[in-house]
Amino acid sequence: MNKLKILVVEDDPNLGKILLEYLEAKNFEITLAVDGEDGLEKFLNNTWDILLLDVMMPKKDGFSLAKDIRKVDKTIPIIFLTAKSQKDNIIKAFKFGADDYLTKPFSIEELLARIEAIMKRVPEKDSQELSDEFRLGSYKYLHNQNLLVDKDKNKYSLTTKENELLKLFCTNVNDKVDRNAALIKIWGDDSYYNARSMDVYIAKLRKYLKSDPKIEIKTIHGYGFKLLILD
Amino acid sequence: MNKLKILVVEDDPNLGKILLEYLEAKNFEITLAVDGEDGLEKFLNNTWDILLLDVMMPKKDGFSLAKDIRKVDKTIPIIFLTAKSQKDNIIKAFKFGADDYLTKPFSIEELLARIEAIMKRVPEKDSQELSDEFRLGSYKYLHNQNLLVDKDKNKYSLTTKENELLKLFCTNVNDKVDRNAALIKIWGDDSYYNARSMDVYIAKLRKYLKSDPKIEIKTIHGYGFKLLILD
DNA sequence: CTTGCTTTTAAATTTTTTTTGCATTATTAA
DNA sequence: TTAATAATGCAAAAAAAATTTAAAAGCAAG
Repeated sequence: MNKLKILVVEDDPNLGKILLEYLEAKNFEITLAVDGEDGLEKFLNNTWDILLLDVMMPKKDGFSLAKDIRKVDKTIPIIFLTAKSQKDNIIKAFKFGADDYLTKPFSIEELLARIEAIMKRVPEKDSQELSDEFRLGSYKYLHNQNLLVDKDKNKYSLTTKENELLKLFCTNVNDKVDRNAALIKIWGDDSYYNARSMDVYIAKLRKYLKSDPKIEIKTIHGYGFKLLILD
Repeated sequence: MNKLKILVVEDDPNLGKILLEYLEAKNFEITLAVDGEDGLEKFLNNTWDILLLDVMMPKKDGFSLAKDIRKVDKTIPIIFLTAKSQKDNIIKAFKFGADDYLTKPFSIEELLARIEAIMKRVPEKDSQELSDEFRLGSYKYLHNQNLLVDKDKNKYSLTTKENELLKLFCTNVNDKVDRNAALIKIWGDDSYYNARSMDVYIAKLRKYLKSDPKIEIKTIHGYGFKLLILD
């Protein structure tokens, strides 16, 4: 999955740094520009998935920047970030082809939610959605269809619990998975009996996956499990 | 160009009236629903281009309504209108698949700008309605004639419920169909008895379709069904 | 009042999930 | 190293949940 490339044009270094760190932690690829001119230059010299523009900036304000950008790109999503929330400004922002307009201070989670809301409507280049199809050695696993297919095209239709557990492993391939975390995620709590139940499901998954020796659910005693794909 | 059809679910009659008048003046086609239940009913009984949902409403709040709507329509644009602007609520709204979240009092021009910003990202609807004629293996199915014809030209005229259910499967061939989604779409709610009723209809459809072994309504235990066409 | 569609009821069946019991493996204390 | 303890593995039994089916009851249109 490709990271989404975000250009942040923001002259306040503090906010810039916060955005950078938070959004990178959320697996976006961030570039900072410090004013409108810098922003325009960076915009033109690269391709981007979404732009976050401050309105009040030295050299070239956000609206003017957006106007220039829209001359060459009518569709790239633009979110304005601004301290001013005057009605006129909001309307103006949308006239410049904004997709959203956020007034500072805003919660960074809200920003993330709004980015995702916009990206889900942008065609191609699937934004955030985790792929639903996994390859496990010679197996193919379609999570949304509760379906595991082996190299001989045998289909195993998984039960809900089997399906959730396998998905959890697939999103953590070659990475350890904490027993209790898995229990809480799938069973809702990590009582003794649920833990035994999970052990039963581990055994079931191992049985499904045994035709390919390169795939292994390894136990990490006292910690949990790890789905290994050897090569 | 056709007018955009907006469903406004808002219990405050004043705001409702203002929205109605203003948006109609802007050449939208507006329908008002006065609470969540009314909203769900109106949503199900028509097609819409965008939904404006109040959050706090009698009978069924906006979030709960959105949840039900998202079960059957994953893409229709939803804007929440609300007096509360707590961060939690905003995040929650986007989790329910919101496209935007506006805090009252908002400028109606801003609402308009935001509607337009969303709509510019919504792909044009296929002008021609979804085909009405389906081929299911050796069967032919004419949905708006409530008619199923088998390979020997035997005609089965379907009842309303049979017809809607079969249509739902036909528009999701080889794809899983969620039990509750189907119930909400066809029966309006997913109570126990409606679920039993639907099971009866599943049995009826299976009986109709049994002459062709390549057609099968498969059960996905704990999830729903899938109409399979084998080749 | 009949007819045909839909809903409700109840019972049987199937599938999934949990629990049990015992075997095995890993860790720790002696 | 060894015995004790704890954690895990897994088959099979039991329980719970979901689905299927048949049949009866409700209801609306003619």
